[in-house]
Amino acid sequence: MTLRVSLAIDQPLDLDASLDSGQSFRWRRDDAEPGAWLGVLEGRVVRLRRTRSGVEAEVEPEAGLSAEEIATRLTAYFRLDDDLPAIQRALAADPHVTAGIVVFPGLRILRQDPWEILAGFILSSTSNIPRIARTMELLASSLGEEARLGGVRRHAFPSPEAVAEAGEGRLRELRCGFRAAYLAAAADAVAAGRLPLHELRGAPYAEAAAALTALPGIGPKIADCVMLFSLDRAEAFPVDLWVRRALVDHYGLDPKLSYDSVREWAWERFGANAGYANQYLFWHIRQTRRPMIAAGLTQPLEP
DNA sequence: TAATAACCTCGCAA
DNA sequence: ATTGCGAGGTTAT
Repeated sequence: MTLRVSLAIDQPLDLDASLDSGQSFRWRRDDAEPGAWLGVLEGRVVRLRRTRSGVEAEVEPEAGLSAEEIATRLTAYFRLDDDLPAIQRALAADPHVTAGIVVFPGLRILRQDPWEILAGFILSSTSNIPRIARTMELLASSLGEEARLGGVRRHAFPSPEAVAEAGEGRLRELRCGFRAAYLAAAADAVAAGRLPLHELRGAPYAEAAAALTALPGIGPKIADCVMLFSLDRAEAFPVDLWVRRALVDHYGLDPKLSYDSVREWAWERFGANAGYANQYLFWHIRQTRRPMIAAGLTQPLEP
């Protein structure tokens, strides 16, 4: 039997919108149970489902975690300590962000593993969500530890050490393309302690940004994604193609504006929770303009 | 400082 | 059918 842990919550939480909005690449819908999701957290396969009073996690009992420890991890992962309605009220002065909030009121920013997120967004360069997800799955099945939940078999995303060990050549074989060198370099830096990701959690924005962009292949956009989705920097405002389109369309922003200028503009307009505004703008325009991309996410996994 | 090309791969027709 | 283009960027020129 598997272990089921329920967590009562009084915060909005939409699993679909939170796990499938481009901030995470390794969650899959559970074909066997509508509404449920399967993922790998800290090397353990987890099934998540929304319940009337909150959220329920299902893991192998051999995982060796107490119910309390699991509840603590869920709270951290979904940032349930963030008062989302308060954040949404603070952003409500903006009609375009509000439009996103209205459609996805339970979309939360996740607090994910910094290394996995760093790797994922290195792979995102000139790519697209289905392909990033595919490549990460290939890396996991090739280099990661196997994990199970009942009959479900998945693999943990490989450690920095395992990716460093694989090296650029192997990473190219695993469909990373020109990003292979960047991923290998990042894995080296993390494994060797030159990039102390966990120490950067909660570090000042400028410090975290400088440490990340010091690595090859990591510019301001990828750094912002890592800071927003894994390093507790809710003010990070990743400006990708779609966010830029949204800003140009909705606010008449000059399309040629530099990255730094857009960031300043966002901080002035949205303040400390610019990252939440970003996510609502991003996912809303994305769902509106390119509904096909989301469908691509549910394709077959492992080779 | 600002523009432009190159970089792997792959799915779809902008 | 098949080719060409562009996809949640970054770097080098």
